[in-house]
Amino acid sequence: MGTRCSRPFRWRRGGGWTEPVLTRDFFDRPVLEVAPELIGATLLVDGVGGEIVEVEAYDESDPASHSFRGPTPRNLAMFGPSGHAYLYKIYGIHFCLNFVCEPGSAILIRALRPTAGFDAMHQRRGGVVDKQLCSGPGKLAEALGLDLTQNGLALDEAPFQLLAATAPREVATGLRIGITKGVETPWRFVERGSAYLSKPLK
DNA sequence: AGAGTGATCTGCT
DNA sequence: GCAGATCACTCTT
Repeated sequence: MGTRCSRPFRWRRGGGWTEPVLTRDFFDRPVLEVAPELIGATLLVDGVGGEIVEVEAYDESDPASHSFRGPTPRNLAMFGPSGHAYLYKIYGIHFCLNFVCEPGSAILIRALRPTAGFDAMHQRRGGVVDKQLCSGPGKLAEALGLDLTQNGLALDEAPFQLLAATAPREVATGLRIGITKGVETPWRFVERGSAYLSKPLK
């Protein structure tokens, strides 16, 4: 195991501030530690994306989690190495992006504040305002051009780029969205006051 | 509040 | 092997 990065941080290199990449070790921890630290991080896919403002945590002890009943063909990436992507198709139409943490656990990326690649995002999403480009897991996947092609790929390699937050964000927690089991478990993490959330906090 | 959408999983034969 | 329910969603009414 390498050095563990427990907090977003910045370092000085080459005369300017550089945002460090979140390494695989960053994700090799309990989801509840990792999830709040992702708020404010920048997610890019082929240079397109923005700042993470909303995530949800899922783990093996959690009846709402795909991993609750053990590995299946669909959820196999959740039991693979940490720091990799788990993508799945939902309702026959949409795709959802997760970051794998400890085995059987992952973090659903639910919303971004778009910062890069607006042309590509608008083209893929078709005539919505900026605030609605990535305000939901399915929307975000569509805007970034994600599908099952990226399932199982490492997050510290192309096409992904993951940059730690340059400054701390105020993180609020609440109930997860759209589930019917584990509904009372407050494992939704959002940037407080963000205008880019999928839904208001509850 | 309801429709659309089709893969996936469960629990039976 | 098959039928039926479910689904970490989105868009429109």
